[in-house]
Amino acid sequence: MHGNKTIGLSHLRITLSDNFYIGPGRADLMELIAETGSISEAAKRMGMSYKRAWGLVQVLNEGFGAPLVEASRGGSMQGASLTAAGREVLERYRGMQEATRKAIARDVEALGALHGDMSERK
Amino acid sequence: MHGNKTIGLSHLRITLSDNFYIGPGRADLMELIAETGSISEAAKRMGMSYKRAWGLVQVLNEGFGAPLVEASRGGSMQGASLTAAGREVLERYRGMQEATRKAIARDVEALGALHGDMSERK
DNA sequence: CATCGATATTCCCATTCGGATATATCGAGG
DNA sequence: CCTCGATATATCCGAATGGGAATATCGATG
Repeated sequence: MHGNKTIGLSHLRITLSDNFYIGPGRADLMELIAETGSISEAAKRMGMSYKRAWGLVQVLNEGFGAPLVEASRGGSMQGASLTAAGREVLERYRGMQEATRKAIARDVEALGALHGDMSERK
Repeated sequence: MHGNKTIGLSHLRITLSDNFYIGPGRADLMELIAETGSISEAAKRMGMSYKRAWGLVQVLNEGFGAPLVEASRGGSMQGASLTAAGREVLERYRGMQEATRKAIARDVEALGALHGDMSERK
Protein backbone atom coordinates (compact mmCIF):
# COMPACT_ATOMS: atom_id res chain seq x y z
CA MET A 1 0.00 0.00 0.00
CA HIS A 2 2.19 2.76 1.25
CA GLY A 3 5.63 3.06 2.75
CA ASN A 4 6.75 1.41 5.94
CA LYS A 5 8.32 4.37 7.69
CA THR A 6 7.24 4.94 11.24
CA ILE A 7 4.44 7.43 11.51
CA GLY A 8 4.51 9.74 14.49
CA LEU A 9 7.44 10.65 16.68
CA SER A 10 10.61 10.08 14.74
CA HIS A 11 13.24 12.27 16.36
CA LEU A 12 13.43 13.37 19.95
CA ARG A 13 16.56 15.20 20.98
CA ILE A 14 17.28 16.40 24.49
CA THR A 15 20.01 18.96 25.05
CA LEU A 16 21.68 18.75 28.43
CA SER A 17 24.42 21.31 27.95
CA ASP A 18 26.31 23.24 25.33
CA ASN A 19 28.21 20.18 24.28
CA PHE A 20 25.93 17.28 24.93
CA TYR A 21 22.61 16.03 23.71
CA ILE A 22 20.99 12.65 23.48
CA GLY A 23 18.96 11.70 20.42
CA PRO A 24 17.54 8.58 18.79
CA GLY A 25 20.71 7.58 16.96
CA ARG A 26 22.95 7.81 20.00
CA ALA A 27 20.38 6.04 22.13
CA ASP A 28 20.04 3.20 19.63
CA LEU A 29 23.79 2.86 19.44
CA MET A 30 24.07 2.69 23.20
CA GLU A 31 21.36 0.08 23.34
CA LEU A 32 23.07 -2.04 20.72
CA ILE A 33 26.39 -1.74 22.50
CA ALA A 34 24.69 -2.95 25.67
CA GLU A 35 23.11 -5.83 23.77
CA THR A 36 26.11 -6.96 21.78
CA GLY A 37 28.94 -5.96 24.08
CA SER A 38 30.82 -4.62 21.09
CA ILE A 39 31.14 -1.28 19.34
CA SER A 40 31.93 -2.83 16.00
CA GLU A 41 29.04 -5.26 16.16
CA ALA A 42 26.68 -2.48 17.21
CA ALA A 43 27.92 -0.39 14.30
CA LYS A 44 27.31 -3.25 11.88
CA ARG A 45 23.74 -3.68 13.09
CA MET A 46 23.12 0.05 12.82
CA GLY A 47 24.38 -0.04 9.27
CA MET A 48 27.12 2.44 9.99
CA SER A 49 30.89 2.28 9.83
CA TYR A 50 32.93 1.48 12.91
CA LYS A 51 34.60 4.84 12.50
CA ARG A 52 31.33 6.68 12.87
CA ALA A 53 30.21 4.57 15.81
CA TRP A 54 33.54 5.09 17.52
CA GLY A 55 33.24 8.84 16.97
CA LEU A 56 29.81 8.80 18.57
CA VAL A 57 31.17 6.90 21.54
CA GLN A 58 33.80 9.62 21.94
CA VAL A 59 31.08 12.25 21.96
CA LEU A 60 29.04 10.28 24.46
CA ASN A 61 32.01 9.93 26.76
CA GLU A 62 33.43 13.42 26.46
CA GLY A 63 30.22 15.40 26.15
CA PHE A 64 28.62 14.07 29.27
CA GLY A 65 30.49 14.65 32.49
CA ALA A 66 31.18 10.97 32.92
CA PRO A 67 31.77 8.17 30.42
CA LEU A 68 28.60 6.51 29.20
CA VAL A 69 30.37 3.71 27.34
CA GLU A 70 33.23 1.64 28.64
CA ALA A 71 35.49 -0.15 26.22
CA SER A 72 38.43 -2.41 26.80
CA ARG A 73 40.72 -4.06 24.35
CA GLY A 74 43.06 -6.95 24.43
CA GLY A 75 42.70 -10.46 25.63
CA SER A 76 39.40 -12.21 25.99
CA MET A 77 37.77 -9.45 28.03
CA GLN A 78 37.70 -7.07 25.14
CA GLY A 79 34.49 -5.39 24.12
CA ALA A 80 32.28 -2.54 25.24
CA SER A 81 29.41 -1.96 27.63
CA LEU A 82 27.45 0.83 29.21
CA THR A 83 28.47 2.42 32.46
CA ALA A 84 25.92 2.96 35.21
CA ALA A 85 25.49 6.52 33.97
CA GLY A 86 25.08 5.22 30.44
CA ARG A 87 22.37 2.82 31.48
CA GLU A 88 20.54 5.57 33.30
CA VAL A 89 20.76 7.99 30.39
CA LEU A 90 19.47 5.35 28.02
CA GLU A 91 16.66 4.33 30.31
CA ARG A 92 15.60 7.92 30.87
CA TYR A 93 15.69 8.60 27.16
CA ARG A 94 13.47 5.61 26.41
CA GLY A 95 11.10 6.81 29.06
CA MET A 96 10.98 10.25 27.51
CA GLN A 97 10.27 8.76 24.12
CA GLU A 98 7.35 6.84 25.53
CA ALA A 99 6.03 9.82 27.46
CA THR A 100 6.27 11.94 24.36
CA ARG A 101 4.44 9.43 22.21
CA LYS A 102 1.59 9.39 24.65
CA ALA A 103 1.53 13.14 25.04
CA ILE A 104 1.30 13.85 21.32
CA ALA A 105 -0.82 10.89 20.22
CA ARG A 106 -3.97 12.93 19.67
CA ASP A 107 -2.19 15.61 17.69
CA VAL A 108 -0.39 13.07 15.57
CA GLU A 109 -3.66 11.39 14.77
CA ALA A 110 -5.27 14.70 13.90
CA LEU A 111 -2.38 15.66 11.66
CA GLY A 112 -2.37 12.24 10.08
CA ALA A 113 -6.04 12.55 9.28
CA LEU A 114 -5.52 16.00 7.78
CA HIS A 115 -2.60 14.74 5.79
CA GLY A 116 -4.61 11.74 4.66
CA ASP A 117 -7.51 13.84 3.48
CA MET A 118 -5.18 16.08 1.59
CA SER A 119 -3.12 13.41 -0.11
CA GLU A 120 -5.83 10.84 -0.70
CA ARG A 121 -7.26 12.60 -3.69
CA LYS A 122 -4.83 11.84 -6.47
CA MET B 1 28.75 31.25 33.76
CA HIS B 2 27.98 28.68 31.21
CA GLY B 3 26.54 28.57 27.69
CA ASN B 4 23.18 29.90 26.70
CA LYS B 5 21.89 26.97 24.68
CA THR B 6 18.42 25.81 25.53
CA ILE B 7 18.42 22.94 27.97
CA GLY B 8 15.75 20.32 27.46
CA LEU B 9 13.75 19.54 24.36
CA SER B 10 15.67 20.78 21.37
CA HIS B 11 14.42 18.75 18.43
CA LEU B 12 11.00 17.25 17.96
CA ARG B 13 10.28 15.73 14.59
CA ILE B 14 6.99 14.20 13.60
CA THR B 15 6.83 11.97 10.54
CA LEU B 16 3.48 11.93 8.80
CA SER B 17 4.37 9.84 5.77
CA ASP B 18 7.26 8.51 3.76
CA ASN B 19 7.94 11.90 2.29
CA PHE B 20 6.85 14.36 4.89
CA TYR B 21 7.81 15.33 8.37
CA ILE B 22 7.58 18.48 10.43
CA GLY B 23 10.42 19.54 12.67
CA PRO B 24 11.60 22.61 14.52
CA GLY B 25 13.33 24.27 11.57
CA ARG B 26 10.41 23.93 9.23
CA ALA B 27 8.00 25.06 11.91
CA ASP B 28 10.09 28.12 12.69
CA LEU B 29 10.30 28.99 9.02
CA MET B 30 6.54 28.69 8.64
CA GLU B 31 6.02 30.89 11.64
CA LEU B 32 8.35 33.54 10.32
CA ILE B 33 6.69 33.43 6.93
CA ALA B 34 3.35 33.98 8.64
CA GLU B 35 4.81 36.86 10.64
CA THR B 36 6.68 38.62 7.89
CA GLY B 37 4.61 37.71 4.86
CA SER B 38 7.79 37.04 2.94
CA ILE B 39 9.97 34.03 2.27
CA SER B 40 13.10 36.12 1.81
CA GLU B 41 12.56 38.08 4.99
CA ALA B 42 11.84 34.90 6.92
CA ALA B 43 15.02 33.40 5.53
CA LYS B 44 17.03 36.42 6.58
CA ARG B 45 15.72 36.22 10.13
CA MET B 46 16.46 32.51 10.27
CA GLY B 47 19.99 33.24 9.16
CA MET B 48 19.66 31.06 6.09
CA SER B 49 19.85 31.75 2.40
CA TYR B 50 16.74 32.41 0.39
CA LYS B 51 17.63 29.42 -1.70
CA ARG B 52 17.45 27.11 1.28
CA ALA B 53 14.24 28.62 2.57
CA TRP B 54 12.68 28.31 -0.84
CA GLY B 55 13.72 24.67 -1.01
CA LEU B 56 12.08 24.04 2.34
CA VAL B 57 8.91 25.69 1.12
CA GLN B 58 8.94 23.30 -1.83
CA VAL B 59 9.22 20.37 0.53
CA LEU B 60 6.43 21.71 2.71
CA ASN B 61 4.17 22.14 -0.28
CA GLU B 62 4.95 18.93 -2.12
CA GLY B 63 5.45 16.60 0.81
CA PHE B 64 2.16 17.31 2.46
CA GLY B 65 -0.91 16.57 0.38
CA ALA B 66 -1.82 20.21 0.17
CA PRO B 67 0.30 23.36 0.05
CA LEU B 68 1.21 24.76 3.44
CA VAL B 69 2.73 27.96 2.11
CA GLU B 70 1.21 30.19 -0.51
CA ALA B 71 3.42 32.56 -2.44
CA SER B 72 2.57 35.09 -5.07
CA ARG B 73 4.83 37.33 -7.03
CA GLY B 74 4.40 40.46 -9.00
CA GLY B 75 2.79 43.75 -8.23
CA SER B 76 2.11 44.95 -4.74
CA MET B 77 0.40 41.75 -3.60
CA GLN B 78 3.60 39.78 -3.70
CA GLY B 79 4.76 37.83 -0.71
CA ALA B 80 3.98 34.61 1.08
CA SER B 81 1.65 33.36 3.73
CA LEU B 82 0.42 30.17 5.29
CA THR B 83 -2.57 28.31 3.95
CA ALA B 84 -5.27 27.10 6.31
CA ALA B 85 -3.56 23.70 6.35
CA GLY B 86 -0.26 25.40 7.03
CA ARG B 87 -1.66 27.26 9.99
CA GLU B 88 -3.12 24.09 11.40
CA VAL B 89 0.10 22.12 10.98
CA LEU B 90 2.06 24.86 12.68
CA GLU B 91 -0.42 25.21 15.50
CA ARG B 92 -0.50 21.48 16.10
CA TYR B 93 3.26 21.29 16.06
CA ARG B 94 3.58 24.05 18.65
CA GLY B 95 1.05 22.21 20.76
CA MET B 96 3.05 19.02 20.50
CA GLN B 97 6.21 20.83 21.52
CA GLU B 98 4.49 22.17 24.60
CA ALA B 99 2.93 18.82 25.47
CA THR B 100 6.30 17.16 25.07
CA ARG B 101 8.07 19.66 27.29
CA LYS B 102 5.58 19.02 30.03
CA ALA B 103 5.70 15.27 29.60
CA ILE B 104 9.47 15.02 29.88
CA ALA B 105 10.13 17.79 32.39
CA ARG B 106 10.87 15.44 35.27
CA ASP B 107 13.21 13.27 33.25
CA VAL B 108 15.03 16.28 31.86
CA GLU B 109 15.54 17.59 35.34
CA ALA B 110 16.79 14.23 36.56
CA LEU B 111 19.20 13.95 33.65
CA GLY B 112 20.32 17.51 34.15
CA ALA B 113 21.09 16.80 37.78
CA LEU B 114 23.00 13.67 36.89
CA HIS B 115 24.90 15.55 34.22
CA GLY B 116 25.60 18.35 36.65
CA ASP B 117 26.96 16.00 39.30
CA MET B 118 29.15 14.33 36.78
CA SER B 119 30.58 17.42 35.14
CA GLU B 120 30.82 19.60 38.22
CA ARG B 121 33.95 17.94 39.49
CA LYS B 122 36.66 19.24 37.24
C1' DC C 1 4.63 50.14 -20.80
C1' DA C 2 8.45 51.07 -17.48
C1' DT C 3 9.21 50.35 -12.61
C1' DC C 4 9.79 47.78 -8.57
C1' DG C 5 10.05 44.26 -5.09
C1' DA C 6 9.78 39.68 -4.09
C1' DT C 7 9.50 35.10 -5.92
C1' DA C 8 11.65 31.49 -8.90
C1' DT C 9 15.72 29.13 -10.85
C1' DT C 10 20.30 27.94 -12.12
C1' DC C 11 25.46 27.54 -11.74
C1' DC C 12 29.68 27.25 -9.25
C1' DC C 13 32.22 26.19 -5.21
C1' DA C 14 33.79 25.45 -0.19
C1' DT C 15 32.81 22.73 3.55
C1' DT C 16 31.25 18.84 5.91
C1' DC C 17 30.22 14.12 6.65
C1' DG C 18 30.98 9.69 6.53
C1' DG C 19 32.42 5.30 4.12
C1' DA C 20 36.33 2.40 2.88
C1' DT C 21 40.59 0.96 3.98
C1' DA C 22 44.85 0.07 6.16
C1' DT C 23 47.45 -0.16 10.26
C1' DA C 24 48.61 -0.01 15.10
C1' DT C 25 47.57 -1.35 19.72
C1' DC C 26 46.23 -3.95 23.56
C1' DG C 27 46.28 -8.13 26.66
C1' DA C 28 44.36 -12.73 28.16
C1' DG C 29 45.32 -17.31 26.93
C1' DG C 30 47.31 -21.22 24.64
C1' DC D 1 55.97 -15.13 22.94
C1' DC D 2 52.70 -15.74 19.44
C1' DT D 3 47.91 -15.66 18.25
C1' DC D 4 43.55 -13.62 18.05
C1' DG D 5 39.68 -10.49 18.19
C1' DA D 6 38.18 -6.11 19.04
C1' DT D 7 39.44 -1.39 20.03
C1' DA D 8 41.97 2.78 18.43
C1' DT D 9 43.53 5.93 14.77
C1' DA D 10 45.01 8.08 10.38
C1' DT D 11 44.51 8.86 5.49
C1' DC D 12 42.05 9.30 1.21
C1' DC D 13 38.09 10.22 -1.36
C1' DG D 14 33.24 10.64 -3.07
C1' DA D 15 28.59 12.36 -2.02
C1' DA D 16 25.65 15.58 -0.11
C1' DT D 17 24.76 19.96 1.80
C1' DG D 18 24.13 24.56 1.45
C1' DG D 19 25.85 29.39 0.56
C1' DG D 20 26.62 33.22 -2.84
C1' DA D 21 25.63 35.30 -6.75
C1' DA D 22 23.64 36.03 -11.07
C1' DT D 23 19.51 36.01 -13.71
C1' DA D 24 14.74 35.38 -15.02
C1' DT D 25 9.97 36.01 -14.01
C1' DC D 26 5.77 37.83 -12.50
C1' DG D 27 2.10 41.46 -12.15
C1' DA D 28 -0.10 45.45 -9.69
C1' DT D 29 0.70 50.18 -9.95
C1' DG D 30 1.56 54.65 -11.66
